[in-house]
Amino acid sequence: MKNEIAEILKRNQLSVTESRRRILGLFQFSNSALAHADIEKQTGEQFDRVTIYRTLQTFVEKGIVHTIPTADNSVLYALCKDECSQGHHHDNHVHFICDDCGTTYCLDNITIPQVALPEGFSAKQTDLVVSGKCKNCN
Amino acid sequence: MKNEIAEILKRNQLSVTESRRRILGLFQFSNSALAHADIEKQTGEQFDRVTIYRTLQTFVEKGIVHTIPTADNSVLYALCKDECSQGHHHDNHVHFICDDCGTTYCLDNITIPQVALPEGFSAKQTDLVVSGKCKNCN
DNA sequence: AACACATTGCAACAAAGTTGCAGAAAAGTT
DNA sequence: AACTTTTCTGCAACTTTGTTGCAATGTGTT
Repeated sequence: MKNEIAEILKRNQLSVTESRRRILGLFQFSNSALAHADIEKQTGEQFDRVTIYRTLQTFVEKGIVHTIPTADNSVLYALCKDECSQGHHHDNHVHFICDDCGTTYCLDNITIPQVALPEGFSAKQTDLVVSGKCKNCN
Repeated sequence: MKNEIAEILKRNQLSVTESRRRILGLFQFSNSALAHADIEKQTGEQFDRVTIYRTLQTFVEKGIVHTIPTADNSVLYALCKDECSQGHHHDNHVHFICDDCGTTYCLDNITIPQVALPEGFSAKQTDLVVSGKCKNCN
């Protein structure tokens, strides 16, 4: 487990540091998406605010995590599936945000249906975000 | 045109003020979505920053405009279709964001396909955001 | 025109995110 | 293991974005 985390970092040419191991660990542990504030809360005073920002940014650049567009426009991060590589996210699964508890899920098994765009438009990425009640709040 | 704007405001029990007419006019003129910053830029020094925030907030509450979730998590606003009423947005059309010029379109004619959620999940709202190249940049 | 009420602008604040830089910690080298 | 090089972190200062209270002004109504 701990080795797996170091593995991921090394594979992406990142030096293995305490903050990166810790934050990446949080994502592996939780199966929902995390906001910057969640990470700050869960790591306590351990890391500087700036470090968390920079770590998340690095992870996004390397394709380790991806950002999720939300209806209330807060920034959420979640682990990418293995197929994501640097600068190239294959993030075509559905995201679900619970209105009650606020938890965000990556519904990896549900793929986004193809949409027909008007003449002249070409799609590169598609994000589908569903909000409602999750299995715990229903 | 000018009357139409006043009409919309009156229909929503809002007093017709300079800032509201002006901002609503911007939305009618532009057929793409606008960010707070766009509005601030286009109206120059005419209105206070706070007024723009409050005006947009009021418009959203009344169902005159809706917010669009974006991948980079900036807040965008666009005119609602007629069917939206106070506190009840029927906003199930697809949004398109151009990676090149940054313009956001509401593809009113394209409806979001139904997705099957896992056991225990129930959907209330669905947002589909496509990014790529628009007709002008392709 | 005069009234009640809604809206605006200002100031002050709070939250979120960014940048430069010196010191500390990894990684690479001998 | 000790040294050097490179990368990363923490601090401080700052910018941007959004919010709140309140006095002053504008709008709708009679």
